[in-house]
Amino acid sequence: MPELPEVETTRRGLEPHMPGRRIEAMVVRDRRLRWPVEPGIEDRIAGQRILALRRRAKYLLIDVERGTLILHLGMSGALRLVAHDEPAGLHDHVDLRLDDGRAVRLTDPRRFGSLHYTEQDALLHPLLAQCGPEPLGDGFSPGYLHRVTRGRTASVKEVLMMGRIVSGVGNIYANEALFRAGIDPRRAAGRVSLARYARLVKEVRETLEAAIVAGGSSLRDWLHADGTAGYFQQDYYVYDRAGEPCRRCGAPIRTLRQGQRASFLCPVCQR
DNA sequence: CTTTTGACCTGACAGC
DNA sequence: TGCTGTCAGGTCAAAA
Repeated sequence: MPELPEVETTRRGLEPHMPGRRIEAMVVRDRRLRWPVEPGIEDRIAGQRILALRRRAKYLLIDVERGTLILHLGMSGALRLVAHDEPAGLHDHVDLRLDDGRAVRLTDPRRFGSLHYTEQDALLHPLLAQCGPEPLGDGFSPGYLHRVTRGRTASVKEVLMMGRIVSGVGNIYANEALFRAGIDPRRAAGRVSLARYARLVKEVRETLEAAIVAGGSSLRDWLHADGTAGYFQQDYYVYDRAGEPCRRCGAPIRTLRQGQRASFLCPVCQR
């Protein structure tokens, strides 16, 4: 689902089409997202020019003249670029009507996504202020990860998924990065060495970057096709491969549950 | 403080 | 065919 690479691919796909355009109107058909979409948001947004598109963690930030829209795609959300008169489907909850005859349309069947608007510094918004460092940024370093995990008994995999430790690493990429780093996801985070965290940081970065590249290359034309990056499928080492042979050693991939979510590992390659 | 659990929601799928 | 149950996913909020 929308993990960090999908959000980044969406941002890059929309980048040529949104900044510089004016939002003629905002249409909210269903306010029931994860939190109710603020009443009156339409009037506060209408008429503003879009300045930039940014990403922080898995949030897409749409900077406009007087503030910032803060959008999360949840688990089933996607954005598309459509014509104004394109009929809205069942799960098409929000449109941003641009001044070029098109609209950026939010579709989210499960409504786990969210949409906020702030006229403060968006990074100080309660949803963003607590986010840990970006996994692709300098703040996510072996020393940082080693330091903040000392004394923690939670597993390295669960800690890797904690947004306050590092933002934007979801279940798929936590599983994949731990496989590539050769670390057993069940190991206590506080008992992983600095050297192994160095490897893990490298693998988190490379896994995410490769997925962003894959997303970019599978991105359809936002102007002429149906306009969404969708959720690109990749070849995973372990994710969703329970019982299948490890791509490195052939041993069957095992699955287990950690904190109510599925983990996958190769019992031979990961220690 | 940390850790665990629950909540939110719908579509896909398995099994009867 | 139509039910019922399970699962997936992200992340905040509350409980322990």
